[in-house]
Amino acid sequence: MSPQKANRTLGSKSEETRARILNAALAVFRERGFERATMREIAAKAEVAVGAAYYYFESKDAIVMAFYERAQREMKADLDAMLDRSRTLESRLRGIIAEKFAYFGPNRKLLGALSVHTDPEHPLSPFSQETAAIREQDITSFQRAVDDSKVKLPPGIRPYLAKLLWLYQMGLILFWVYDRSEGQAKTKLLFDKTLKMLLIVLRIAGFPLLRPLHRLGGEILDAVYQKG
Amino acid sequence: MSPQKANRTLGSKSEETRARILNAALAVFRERGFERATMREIAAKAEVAVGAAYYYFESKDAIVMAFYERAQREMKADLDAMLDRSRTLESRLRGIIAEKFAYFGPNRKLLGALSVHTDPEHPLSPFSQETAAIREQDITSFQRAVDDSKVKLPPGIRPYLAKLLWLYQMGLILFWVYDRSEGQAKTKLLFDKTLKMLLIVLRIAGFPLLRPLHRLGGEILDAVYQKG
DNA sequence: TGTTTAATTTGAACACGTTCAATTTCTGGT
DNA sequence: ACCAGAAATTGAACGTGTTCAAATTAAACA
Repeated sequence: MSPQKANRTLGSKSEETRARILNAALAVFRERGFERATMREIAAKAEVAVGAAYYYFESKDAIVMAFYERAQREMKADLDAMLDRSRTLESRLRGIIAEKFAYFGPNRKLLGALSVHTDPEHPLSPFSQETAAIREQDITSFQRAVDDSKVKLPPGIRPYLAKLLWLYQMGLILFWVYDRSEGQAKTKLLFDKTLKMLLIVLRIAGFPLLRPLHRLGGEILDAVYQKG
Repeated sequence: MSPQKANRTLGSKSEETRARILNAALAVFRERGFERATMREIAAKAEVAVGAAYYYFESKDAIVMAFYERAQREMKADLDAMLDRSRTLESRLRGIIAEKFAYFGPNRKLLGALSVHTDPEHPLSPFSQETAAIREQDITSFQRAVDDSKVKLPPGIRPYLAKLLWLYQMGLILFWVYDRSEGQAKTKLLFDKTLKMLLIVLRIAGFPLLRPLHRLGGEILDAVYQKG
């Protein structure tokens, strides 16, 4: 039996080896960048044979995904606390996304290795069946942010708001990963202004002038999200 | 001297070999899909050694890019004619994007091989320095579509409209590439409805209610597009 | 035509992700 | 303590994209 997904329960030796490989990999990734890092070097640093690395991770990419999963797990506490503490939609969205930036900061470029998989068929795509669990957990944060805030939206669109915000976050992160401006200042600016814009849009969405857009918007979302 | 980019002028033997390799590659891609296709098989089908393929194309991906360039070149006539003939922004946008779908249809999935390069540093990314020429030519179509149509937009945003429409097109194509619905019906629907929505938005963009968005929008675009 | 230089072509070799048969180590049951 | 089976570990071998020194062919020029 391979422990590629499960075995989180056994706090055993196995789990420790897996962690050792993961950490070795992250070290090599930071040092050389994802592409230049070789599985041989990672295995060497973790003091195992290459085969062992593949016993624990199904591919080089999957190591990055494991890092992403760990991140998700470790951020959850912070995220929940923050959501409890803050009240407005704005502060919550700010909080969720800022947490991601803070956590991923030291490994920012590494996420580029995941963003490569645009194909929803690919197991490591952010849109794949395989990553559904992690994705849905992430969306839950946005759902909470939305739920007890007073946004009034047309009923055809409201059910999608959390998903859309998640998508917005993914876009921001993608931009951030490749943002070459000093200290990723561009991303900070983009985040700030697009968030402001978003809140204005939500505030005025109900106005009669924008009515014609509601039906269209709902139809688009229904189509895109139908069956997954 | 390597003919990887130039030598379009010499209608020579060289150009014919290049074309033979490109066509062989496309045949193998269609037959096996991009990933399963091997350079060895492509070379064999083109009746050259592997090395020759690399003499003409710097990588496997670059072959797809060459296909994309050829496409761009071959579509230009149709596109220009269409733009001359039609008058409204809507029909022009419809025309431009429909042309892409029609042309790329038989090789739809192949474009997935290019969409992989989200990193703007990568030579084959749609956002890279290296693809600037082809991208700007593509944007020109949208510029023409915008130019003599009567859209009134805030002056801070108008200069970016063509670029934004190009981005919209890229998004649609990306969706299309991975659209598994029968005959890509979802994409057709998405195209139709988002285009309608876009036109409504453009029509009402000047209304006072939306004023607060203009400055923000302009600032965002300035930031994102500054220095390329 | 002969010679020099450039363009083209070749295929073996390399690097790296990945696989897998074989081996070693661990675990639970007696 | 012993054994059977499961889990973990090994590293050689494979497939594939890519490189490159060497060989061949074409072009330029005397």
